[in-house]
Amino acid sequence: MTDQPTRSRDAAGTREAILSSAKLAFAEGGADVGVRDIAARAGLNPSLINRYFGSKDQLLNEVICSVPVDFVAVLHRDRAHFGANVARGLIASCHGTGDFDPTLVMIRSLGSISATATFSALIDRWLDPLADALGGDDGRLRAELILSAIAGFQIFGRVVATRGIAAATDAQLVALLGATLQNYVDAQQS
Amino acid sequence: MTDQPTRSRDAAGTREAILSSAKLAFAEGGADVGVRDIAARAGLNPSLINRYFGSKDQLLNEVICSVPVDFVAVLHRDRAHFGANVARGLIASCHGTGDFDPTLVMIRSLGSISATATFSALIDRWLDPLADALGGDDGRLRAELILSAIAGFQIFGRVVATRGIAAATDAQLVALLGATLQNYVDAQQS
DNA sequence: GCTATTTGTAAACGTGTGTTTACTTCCCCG
DNA sequence: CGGGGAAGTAAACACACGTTTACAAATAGC
Repeated sequence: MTDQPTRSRDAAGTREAILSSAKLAFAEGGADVGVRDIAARAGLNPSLINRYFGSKDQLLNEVICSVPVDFVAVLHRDRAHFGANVARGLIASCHGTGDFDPTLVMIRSLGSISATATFSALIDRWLDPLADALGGDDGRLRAELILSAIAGFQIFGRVVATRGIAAATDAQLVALLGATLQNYVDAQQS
Repeated sequence: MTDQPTRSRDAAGTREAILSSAKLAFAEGGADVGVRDIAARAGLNPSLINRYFGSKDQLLNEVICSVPVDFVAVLHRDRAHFGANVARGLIASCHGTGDFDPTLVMIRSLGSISATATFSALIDRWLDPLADALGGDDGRLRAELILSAIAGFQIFGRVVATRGIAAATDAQLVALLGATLQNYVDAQQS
């Protein structure tokens, strides 16, 4: 107890509380959720968002960057089963409640123009390492197609939640989506 | 000239003008674009939107329904080349300026909660015929995966416009994306 | 030609937004 | 103990939104 005297009036703690509730809020509603909603989830005053993060946009930015999206590790671990493994992870986070997923925030914020610029830079941070790991002259293209397949799946699996994906078995999804992802890995050109 | 006396003060004409500018506006900015922007594009008063369409939401709904999305026809025409043909269409509308595309409006409106309900019903109207045409026990699932692949491609090809897809050749895209789509067509189970 | 209806305009309304300001309360340090 | 800064609160600000209202202009029918 060297650093948490009364649990209240703890700057670092409330900052983290805002960040935590913002993750949930943005993942559920995209960039359109209000600062009052975010603050209410944490039981705090909305003005604290501006005090600790400067603005709502900067909070959104920090939320997205707080959780790394690391497909490269999956690729390096077992390149031959990249598709199946990534597919399995997506299905798990789709059927279960799932943790916070920055790609969901991105998808739900595609409409707000101000966020698009933020995401362009961020997406490059996801794409560049993956493109390198994939290799080949068309590594960058295949990396984008992999992320596009993942994003599309998230839209129908989690955002609009269509009944086909909801009712599908894990084996079906791994076979279909996994094959797509794996094909983009294996289709190296040159 | 039986029906257009002076071209001004023409109810049907201004209604069409609003609808036309709304298509462009919604395709560019999603459901978040304001009625004042839409009206300004057409050189009209914002209140006319409410007069002719009731509300902004109803205008959005009519905009989306105004252009049918018909992948079933492509499937029936040449099932063996469905993937390549759809891919070619997407690439054309991605590289060129492209016509109005209701799927783009949907993608850019994923954040607004009110629109999500509208789109759920609409997406079913796209999915159901495609699922039937695909056939098999998992026809619905494969239809959803086809649309998810298309939606994902649109995100990276047109909304955030990543450089890999932008720089790719038509042959590359047809080979990669077309193969994915074709696989979902051919992977019929049972 | 005059009236009734339609078409279009301008301004305001009510609400919700992100943000800022003024203020109170608490804690640390001398 | 007491002052100074940090933490938190409440209220207001300025703005944008969708929508509605009141009104002007133009057309159609008798």
